[in-house]
Amino acid sequence: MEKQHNLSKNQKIIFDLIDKSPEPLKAYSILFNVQKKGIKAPLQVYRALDKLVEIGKIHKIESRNAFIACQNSSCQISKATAFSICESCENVSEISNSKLSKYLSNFADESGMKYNKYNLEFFGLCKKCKSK
Amino acid sequence: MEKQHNLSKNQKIIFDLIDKSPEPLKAYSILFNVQKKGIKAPLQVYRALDKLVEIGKIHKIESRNAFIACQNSSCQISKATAFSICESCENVSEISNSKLSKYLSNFADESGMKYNKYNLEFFGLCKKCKSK
DNA sequence: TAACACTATGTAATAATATAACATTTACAA
DNA sequence: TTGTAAATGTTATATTATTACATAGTGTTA
Repeated sequence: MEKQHNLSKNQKIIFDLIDKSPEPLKAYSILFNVQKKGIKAPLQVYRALDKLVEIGKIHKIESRNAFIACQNSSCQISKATAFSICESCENVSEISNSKLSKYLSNFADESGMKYNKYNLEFFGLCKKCKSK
Repeated sequence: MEKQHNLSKNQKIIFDLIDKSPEPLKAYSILFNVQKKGIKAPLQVYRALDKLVEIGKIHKIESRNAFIACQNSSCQISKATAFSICESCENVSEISNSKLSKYLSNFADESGMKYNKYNLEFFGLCKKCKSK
């Protein structure tokens, strides 16, 4: 049983927006979208984003500075994230592949480094864009 | 035989700086460091960085907005990058592991997406920081 | 319930990262 | 030697993110 996180007001507003979005959202685009709900300043957005990332409800797509909701039901794998990104239409989706996550979670090399987290971004053309 | 890229003046100045640095460098830190060599504006730095990334001489560490020189002799793998990042001392090094790169380059799932590039960042504690 | 710690919020200012637009120059192949 | 692509120079501005400080809410626990 994992910890229940009761989202605060701002966290909930921002999570709902991201969760409903079919595409990753950028911080300032979030800001513009929630101003009618009383969230007026960048910091309010960034604080909520930080928390949501921390508890695994959303992930940051580093190469795009954008955020998407976790697709993997309970975010246990927020320390092991993989995404596919279409370089044409910019569609992003979270990859949920147990072989891949096992392989990467168990990866070790000669560096003596202990890895406890990874983030992987694949780039390419999605089905639609490929056939254009 | 791979293509020879003759770096331009600005590209060379900036590559040399990054190549000599033991740690990833950020764009504005690069800017401050090369002002004495006549590079005065952010755009001059970003243009050189873009080109150097494009030809694989350097890589961008997305989670850090910083740049490091390619460690893999000829940068053939600039479309297949993997890094280990120490979350304590922020040391970054490029992972050169043929099994890993083969595994990821050949990765395919049911999405129908054709992947032609990936970037992987591992996080953890390096040997030194682990033993502290 | 009072005291405490912790989390979240509000607000203003500013720092850090990156790009647009336009003019000019250089490299070099046709 | 002319055409073209790449690179440069410069100013302004857009985008992304944080610092600093004050206040308010939430949930223990004494």
